[in-house]
Amino acid sequence: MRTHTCGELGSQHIGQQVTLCGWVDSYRDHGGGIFIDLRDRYGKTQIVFDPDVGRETLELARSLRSEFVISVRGKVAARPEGTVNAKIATGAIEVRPSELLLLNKSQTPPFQPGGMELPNEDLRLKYRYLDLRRGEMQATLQLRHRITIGMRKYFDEHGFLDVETPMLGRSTPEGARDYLVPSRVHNGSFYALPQSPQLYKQILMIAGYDRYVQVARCFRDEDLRADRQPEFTQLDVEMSFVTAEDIISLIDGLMARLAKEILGIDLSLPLPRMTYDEAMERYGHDAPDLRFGLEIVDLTDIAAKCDFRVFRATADEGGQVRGINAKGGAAAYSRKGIDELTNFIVQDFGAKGLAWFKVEDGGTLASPIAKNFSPEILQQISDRMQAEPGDLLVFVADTFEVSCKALYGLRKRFGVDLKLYDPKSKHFSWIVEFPMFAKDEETGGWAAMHHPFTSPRPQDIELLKTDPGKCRAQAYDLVINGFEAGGGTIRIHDPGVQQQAFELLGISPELQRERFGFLLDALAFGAPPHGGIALGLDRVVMIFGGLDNIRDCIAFPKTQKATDLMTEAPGRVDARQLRELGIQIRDPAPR
RNA sequence: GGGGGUGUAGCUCAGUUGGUUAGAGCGCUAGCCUGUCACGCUAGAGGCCGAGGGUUCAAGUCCCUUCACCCUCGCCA
Repeated sequence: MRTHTCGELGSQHIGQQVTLCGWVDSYRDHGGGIFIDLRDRYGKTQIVFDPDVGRETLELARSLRSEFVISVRGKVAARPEGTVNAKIATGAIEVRPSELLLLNKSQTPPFQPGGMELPNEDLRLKYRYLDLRRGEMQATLQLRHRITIGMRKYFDEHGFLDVETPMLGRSTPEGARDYLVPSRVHNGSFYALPQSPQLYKQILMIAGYDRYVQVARCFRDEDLRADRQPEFTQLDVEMSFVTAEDIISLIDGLMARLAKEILGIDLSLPLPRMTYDEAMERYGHDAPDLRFGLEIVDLTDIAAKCDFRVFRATADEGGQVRGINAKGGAAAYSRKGIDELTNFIVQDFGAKGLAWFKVEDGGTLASPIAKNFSPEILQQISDRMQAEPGDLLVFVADTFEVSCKALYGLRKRFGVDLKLYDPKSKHFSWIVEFPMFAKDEETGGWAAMHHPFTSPRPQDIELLKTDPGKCRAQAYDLVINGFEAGGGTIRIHDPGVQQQAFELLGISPELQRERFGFLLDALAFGAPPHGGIALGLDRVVMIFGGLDNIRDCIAFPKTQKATDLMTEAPGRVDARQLRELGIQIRDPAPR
């Protein structure tokens, strides 16, 4: 139907007879001549109808409107002098058609894909096919394609085998809430959509497929965020006979390749690494944004000997007094602004309050609470924080956990508010040596930080018995710009260690059999040492594309309430469908 | 489930202390215009002010309830 696309014609095509197809991006009717920008996903080309084309064609051209689909056959011509448009790739030429075909009309669109104003996101989602015609969306999906292809190529070159795993599996107790699929054949039983292909890829290792890769769709029925969708895509990898080092350097290589090909950035390898403990100490989070400084400073020792009751009591009770020096931030935050920061950490992280000082010109620490401190203590605080005039010092006195959360939240805000980094820059790093277990707030028992098959570091195996909280895992997270872009572990292949892990997690032998029986069986038939990683493809695309939410890099994303505004999924189903499944809805929601 | 933000014309938004007939730009419709490319000019149509209730002589504006979308805590790797 077409000989060329709307993005490829240039001076070298002048004089050629071509046929283009596309959408009417805009039309400019000058009475005599009519100009049309014809758009497809490759670009835009100007079509010029002048009276020579004949009355009939001119009339048809005059009737064209936004988003009509047309085909034009004609000659590529150089634009007259002075009318070249340097802003578009095809701006040196135009097509002078001899023939115009109207392939399809369009209703007046609710918004113009070629327009400059971005409509509200709910409208974009409802008319996603119009939104996807926009250049930005097309560029993003193309970026996603290039990243996916780059990943597949890299792993193919490294001898990996792409193996597909089932979507209909069984529900597992750990981790996120499952999306369930009722079985018609087995009334009352349910499949679960995979949260990740975790167990299957381990089985593949046991089966001898020592290098596995898959671009895998995953499902988690949890609340959404700007960087979280209920269905998302992982680049899933697993290898046998490897150490954590092998996995990390493999992914280092992938990131270096992608950064070079996609962003034109040279990454120096190996990528920097930081332990989990260090990340929590210095940044209060296991996925810190390392594009800027503003590290957390511990003041607990000074607090213990000061007269300010809040500080001393916290220190005496085993809590922590830690702070951040928001460099040059004194002017950026008024009393009201600081009240907002306080409200933010109290509301969102359960902090009790925010102590703060502004550093005045002479170096004096000014604050409503300053009178509670002796000059010597104030000096010590100032020294410890490396305070300089114009700085804003903020402190949180609380448990280690709360101070981490609150200071992490504050640090992120300072980073944005004080413009401490170039938003286009990228910082890659690894966080390693995660704890094996974290205290479960509800049950008071231990919960797996990753999943129950994560292997402890060899030197920490004894700690499983003596001090599980100190036990560190062979786990590693890839962090880019403060986002967890991926994470993985070396798995347990020793049945004895696996039993200890299950016991600590309070998973009874019965439950083990019921949920993981097949994996435990498989592990008993010659399981090789193995481990792997999964990268969040959507997040990688989001970060590489400099986007601020994950929906913009997914063709058909869901809203925060996990609905699809275009298809209106999820929807009610027929009574007959429910009967077949043996399902009865107890309290049907209205509508 | 908690906190916050937004919702006014098809779209993006303005709308003062509650005040009489709710505006702009874009888009749309019609007409004019051969070199525009955010074309220009003229005229016109277009409003359940998210929905429901209340206060008031009077509500886009104040109060209550509710819905949708977004950010966030919890939740989730």
